[in-house]
Amino acid sequence: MTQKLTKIQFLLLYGLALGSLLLLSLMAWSNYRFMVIDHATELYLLLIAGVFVSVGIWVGLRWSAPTIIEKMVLVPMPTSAVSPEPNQQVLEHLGISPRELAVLVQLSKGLSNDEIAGQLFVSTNTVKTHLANLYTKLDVKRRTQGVEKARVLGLV
Amino acid sequence: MTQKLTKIQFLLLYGLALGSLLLLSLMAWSNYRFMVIDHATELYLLLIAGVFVSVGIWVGLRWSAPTIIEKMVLVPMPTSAVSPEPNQQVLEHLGISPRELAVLVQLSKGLSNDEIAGQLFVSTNTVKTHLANLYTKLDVKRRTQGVEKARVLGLV
DNA sequence: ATTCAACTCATTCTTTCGGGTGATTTTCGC
DNA sequence: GCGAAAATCACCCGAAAGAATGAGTTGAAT
Repeated sequence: MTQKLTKIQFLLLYGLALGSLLLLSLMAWSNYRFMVIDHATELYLLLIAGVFVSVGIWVGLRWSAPTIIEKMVLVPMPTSAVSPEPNQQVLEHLGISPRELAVLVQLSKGLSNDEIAGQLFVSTNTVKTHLANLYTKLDVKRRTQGVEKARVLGLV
Repeated sequence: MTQKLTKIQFLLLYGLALGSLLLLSLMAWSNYRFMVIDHATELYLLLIAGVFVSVGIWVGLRWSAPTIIEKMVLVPMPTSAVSPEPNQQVLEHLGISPRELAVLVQLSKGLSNDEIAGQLFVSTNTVKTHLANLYTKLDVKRRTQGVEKARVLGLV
């Protein structure tokens, strides 16, 4: 129960919920009322609209979120004042992938695994996998060491 | 992209199909002549649903877009010149004792509780007590947050 | 001498981390 | 289309961390 819904479970529930909502809306929309209060049509429409917009927003964030970090990595750093360019060099040398860097950034904020998972729209298991790989590549044992090392390497 | 569907896409469509099937079966069960008379209503609903989802996705993208810029600005900020001595001010204001500061310093190095205990010649329980007090005074929940806050406050 | 803050340590309990393994899915280049 | 790398997710298990208490010990300052 402490574990979140799996993707398949979520999608199944989504399908069921969507069907139910469609059913409700259709019943309300049409005048074929057999178990629907017909004067609540507007409320139903508002509910439908809200749910669909929410789903759309979620989908939008879900699909656009991974691009954020990747763009961060790809965009050349304009700073060059203090840190010349430790970013790409170190990243490539250590073999840190864009997704792993994203986890590392969130990690440096002091977020927990669950919070990182929420930020990046993945499961906590995925976060743990990325972290394990990061610990290997950064040659550290703990997350606090990882934060420290990422900081001195200019990765965050 | 125009190739075969990914699993997620397939499951989404499956969810949609499942919902639609449920809807249709219920419709047929409740009122079979509905299909004959105005089957245009369901198409209309599907269109509405599609529009709402599209709007939601668009809104989601609008919201995530500024995040890109924001993070791009925030990320390239390196560790610039640190203030020489904001130390005592903050320490007294937060009521951090010398012993707690010692723990905090070791903590920022990425040491574990046992290692900190070894460094300071105290038991692990004592370290945990100091840390608990530090978390309260620093107003943080986790040790990584404590490290981050101690760093921005110039305590380490 | 008494008050008080800091320091110390313990116990119990819950949550979170991390290691290890295996698997599927997605992406991307060739 | 194929293969490799990347990404995702699950499961188990032990270790570490943290929350919530209670309590004993010091070393001043009043």
